[in-house]
Amino acid sequence: MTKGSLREKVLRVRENAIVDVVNRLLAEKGFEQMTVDEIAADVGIAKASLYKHFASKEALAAAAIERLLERALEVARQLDERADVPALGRLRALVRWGVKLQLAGEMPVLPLHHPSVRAEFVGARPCAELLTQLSDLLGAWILRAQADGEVDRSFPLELVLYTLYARAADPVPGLLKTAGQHDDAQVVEWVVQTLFAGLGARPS
Amino acid sequence: MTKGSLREKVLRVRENAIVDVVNRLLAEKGFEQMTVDEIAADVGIAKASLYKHFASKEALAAAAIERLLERALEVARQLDERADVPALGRLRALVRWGVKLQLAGEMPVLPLHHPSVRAEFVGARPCAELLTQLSDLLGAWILRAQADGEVDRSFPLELVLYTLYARAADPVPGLLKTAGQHDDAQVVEWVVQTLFAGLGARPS
DNA sequence: GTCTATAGCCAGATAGAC
DNA sequence: GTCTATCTGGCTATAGAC
Repeated sequence: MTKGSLREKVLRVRENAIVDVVNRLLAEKGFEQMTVDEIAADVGIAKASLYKHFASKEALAAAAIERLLERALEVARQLDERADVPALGRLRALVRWGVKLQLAGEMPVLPLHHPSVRAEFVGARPCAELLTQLSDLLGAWILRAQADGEVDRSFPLELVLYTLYARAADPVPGLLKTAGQHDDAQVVEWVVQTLFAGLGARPS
Repeated sequence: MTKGSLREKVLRVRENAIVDVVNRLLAEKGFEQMTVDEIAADVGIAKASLYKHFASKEALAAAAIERLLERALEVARQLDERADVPALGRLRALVRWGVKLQLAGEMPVLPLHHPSVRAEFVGARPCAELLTQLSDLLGAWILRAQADGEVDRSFPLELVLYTLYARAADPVPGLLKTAGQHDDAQVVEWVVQTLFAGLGARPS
């Protein structure tokens, strides 16, 4: 166990470094524009070595998404403990976390219409499982927020859930940041406000 | 002029058919997944013939976007004539038009982070010009809606403009449609409502 | 497990006859 | 302007030495 676990630890560290690079490149240029050559160059190892760790480019992307889901789930579970925060507040907090991640250039994005990506993603048990867990948690919050009268009761659960998820890949934060002029915190608040309260004027 | 204009007319019809196919494929699978071979096959001509009409794959995509912008501008100008409709109503109507187009599978989508696509798009004078005209028109509506107290006055113009544009490529309508269960009209109304009034419960 | 070198493939673009 | 046939480059993936 001594030597074996040490080797495994080194291996984990290396694979984590790989996933870091993949995550960043997925955020920067997306799956198709990201090349395996570039991943290898950025990590600082040969391309063939990458394939000793991950079976395919799709597996690399799936690993990045899996880690994202793990982190999101961790954040969500911490929020779930906070009995003092209302359901709507938890939803807002999680969206804030996601938008901040996106502005930091760390939100990987996948083209889910791409057949091979889809296949790998649903084939990767951990990813599907994590997504289910996260959705279950969020679904409970949404139902609670509707019961509390904080979210429109006429909206079906899936409409709210999809709308929340979609903000993670929304181009608006990035565009506003690129336009300059505004700092990240301001952008986050605007996006959260338009998401929950819409573009309309708030009742004064 | 007789023979020349006839030939030109035939040419226009053929190019229009090409753009139809490109538009549909861009809506279906996006720029990268769309192949020139498939375009040629769907149009029913040889690939080399395509390149007699358009210089590159990017030019094909730009042509589809240009036609989309022409149509959007036409719809916007018609709405602009309607003195009886308030500014917010015009904005809602244009968004409805866009979401319907998307649900019909006719909203082409471009990856604007893709360098060569960006270059072609900004290099294509007509596209840039049309986008500017559309944005000017929408900008005027937005300012008017803010003056009328229908849109939050604290929002900068670009936030509102980007948010409106982003709905044209939003995945939510497609996801809701795929989930089945709901008809298009219902999906359109939900998306428009969440855009302008947010997820929050409306004051009763 | 890491490397260099290369196979195999696919898609964008072109040559040249008609 | 249309076609068939081909070129070219870039990308994923692997072979094989160490």
